[in-house]
Amino acid sequence: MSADRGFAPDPAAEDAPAMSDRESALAHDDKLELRLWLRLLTCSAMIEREVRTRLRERFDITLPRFDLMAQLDRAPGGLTMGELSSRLMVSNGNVTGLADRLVQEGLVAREPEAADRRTFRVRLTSAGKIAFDAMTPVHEGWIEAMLHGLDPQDMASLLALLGRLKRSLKASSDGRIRNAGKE
Amino acid sequence: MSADRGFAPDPAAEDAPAMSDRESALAHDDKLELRLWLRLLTCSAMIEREVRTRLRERFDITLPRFDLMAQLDRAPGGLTMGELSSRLMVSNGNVTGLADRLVQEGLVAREPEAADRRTFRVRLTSAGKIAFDAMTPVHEGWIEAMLHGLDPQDMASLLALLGRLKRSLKASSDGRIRNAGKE
DNA sequence: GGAAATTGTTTTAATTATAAAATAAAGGCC
DNA sequence: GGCCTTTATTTTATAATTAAAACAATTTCC
Repeated sequence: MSADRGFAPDPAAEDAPAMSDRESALAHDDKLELRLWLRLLTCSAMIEREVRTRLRERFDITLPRFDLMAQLDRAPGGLTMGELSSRLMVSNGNVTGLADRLVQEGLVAREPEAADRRTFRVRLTSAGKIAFDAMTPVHEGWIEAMLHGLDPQDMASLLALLGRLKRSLKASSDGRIRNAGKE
Repeated sequence: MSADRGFAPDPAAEDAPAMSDRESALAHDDKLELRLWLRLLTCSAMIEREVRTRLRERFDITLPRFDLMAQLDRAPGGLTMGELSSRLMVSNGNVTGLADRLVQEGLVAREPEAADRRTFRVRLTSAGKIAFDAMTPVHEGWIEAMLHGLDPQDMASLLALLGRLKRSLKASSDGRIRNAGKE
């Protein structure tokens, strides 16, 4: 390496104007894994932020509520609280609170499960279905526009690489669980 | 398309055991952009969740506090509240609260800025620096382990593709700002 | 059948997060 | 200098989030 590269240029910037985020202050010799994680987080947060803002402005709904409804929309038979919690990757208590508020608003219904009285089955009400159907094409349009700078081949590669990453993460967390208490 | 593909197999699973997340219920004909966004979010959330849990178990610190300290650690001259807010991509009020608690714990110090009395410069105290130095190599080890299933070439490709995505997101949000109020 | 462990959910307390309004200091413009 | 706008931050109110404890129903094991 040449000695005159002592400062750290933003490696993502080819011609982009300044933007400061978590990556900004990384040293040029930081670990590839760390750079990757921070960039992933930045991308994810950028999309999330944008979607959150637009959902509020356009539909006066919060992202977590939309998210929960999206899961229910794709599950015709409804989902239990636990299924919602694991799909959304949030705590049980969080789902309880979100569902409570959506029930109050009449968008979602909780029905007791005949076979197992511990569980509730949650599903969209017809009002919820109507509301969600109005939002989903607009939401998809936002995502498409945000990803417009990627061509289909970029997207396919990215999807595949993220699939590998997901398996790596799963393997790592499975290993941790398997080893729990063995020290 | 053949008619017998009415159910949706998990496109990320090559041989992975069952895992349900936001992607699980996507129809096989859903937009590539949407699949990509949900997979990105899943990966991001998986890492975040793991790091959050381990930081608490191992160092009894929350992820947002660690995150804030990490930014300060890489900024020898300290950062203003606004810089922290934009780097971490969280609201101003959030940074105020986090900084308040870190100051109480003695990990971080706020100093008034001579040149501009509106701003505060926030930096790690020596106690904060010591605490962070103890955490950072362990934290890096966790990330490395989680990404161990990716070879260096995968990581390089992924970093580059996420760089493109980041530019796409930035372009899209710049466009929206430029068009604000022009309707 | 009954004790013990497991599972599904809610509750509780604290933290984190947002958006919007309020405050306050700087800077620009006559 | 004095007004207006912008910028930096805090405050307020509310929502989301977590971890841990509490609860309740189910399953397992004898």
